[in-house]
Amino acid sequence: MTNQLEKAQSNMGERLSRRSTEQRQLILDIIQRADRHLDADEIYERARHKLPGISLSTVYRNLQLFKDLGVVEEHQFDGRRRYYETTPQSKHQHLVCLGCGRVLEFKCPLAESIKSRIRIEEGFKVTDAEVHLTGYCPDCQQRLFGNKNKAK
Amino acid sequence: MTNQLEKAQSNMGERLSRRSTEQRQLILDIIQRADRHLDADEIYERARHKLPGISLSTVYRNLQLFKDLGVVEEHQFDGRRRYYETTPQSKHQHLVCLGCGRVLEFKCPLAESIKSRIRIEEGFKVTDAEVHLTGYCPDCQQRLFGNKNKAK
DNA sequence: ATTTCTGCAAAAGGTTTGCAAAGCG
DNA sequence: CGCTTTGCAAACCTTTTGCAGAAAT
Repeated sequence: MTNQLEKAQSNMGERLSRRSTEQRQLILDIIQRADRHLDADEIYERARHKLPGISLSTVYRNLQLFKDLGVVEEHQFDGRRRYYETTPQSKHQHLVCLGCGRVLEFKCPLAESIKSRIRIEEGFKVTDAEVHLTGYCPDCQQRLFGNKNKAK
Repeated sequence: MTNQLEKAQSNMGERLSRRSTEQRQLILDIIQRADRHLDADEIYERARHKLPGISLSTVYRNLQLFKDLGVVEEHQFDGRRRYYETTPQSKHQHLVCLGCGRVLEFKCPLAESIKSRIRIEEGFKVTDAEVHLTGYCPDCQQRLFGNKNKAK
């Protein structure tokens, strides 16, 4: 539950103590239980159901903490907000539908091959490879372009 | 020179006319001549050398226009600003150094295979595949981690 | 003459920060 | 108790917008 937080905490030598507060636990819990990637404001709104007095800056400060601890990952699908998810067990990539904004995840072993190829060619030490696909999900293809015309 | 703009213009049926102004030409020229990807403010600063009275909103409005025309592409390397480059002849991907912020470009045929693979597997119509790598360039590896320790 | 484009200033939207009070350990 | 965390409000930064005047066709 919050063991994940405590474990990550002990791996960070940089700070002395991280306190367990109701707000912090709730925020992490919301991200963990989320059915999809949430932005800061969505997390804030969900948190207010249980803790009406919580503030948006507390959400942001804890998101920053979780990122530092490696518990949470931040993504940017559009140019506006940032979205959060718990750091997944195995790396996956994102597929964003331009029609409905839905985000699908998929495994991409090719991302790994890209990583090593670049290291060799450029002397670059690649720490992360993100593949970001955009397009239209089956529903939106039909809705926007009609089912016969498969939106070439 | 600005032929590129005119040509792109004629391909857009949506609007009746696009006027050629000093500001517009200058902004496009700056992007075309740039040695690297620039953000709006950098374009603005460079533009002010020739046209001191130009405004930042004019830069933004023209960037929007160039994007619509397909003449310029917008990228987001960090979460803060957006960067611009002229639409390249052949698609390439970006490699961002976390040490110095430098952006390298590289060809990535794998991005294409990812595209078609996903379409088949998910019924998703993929319109764009971006591969975004982060890491450390050779210089920064040495500067930050020392040359012997290749920052595994 | 008509319509687009510009500059200015203000607004917007998301994120960060300073500070005093509250709360963990 | 000491140090972290919170809530509030204000600040910040980049991007967008409304408007009246200037400029292009």
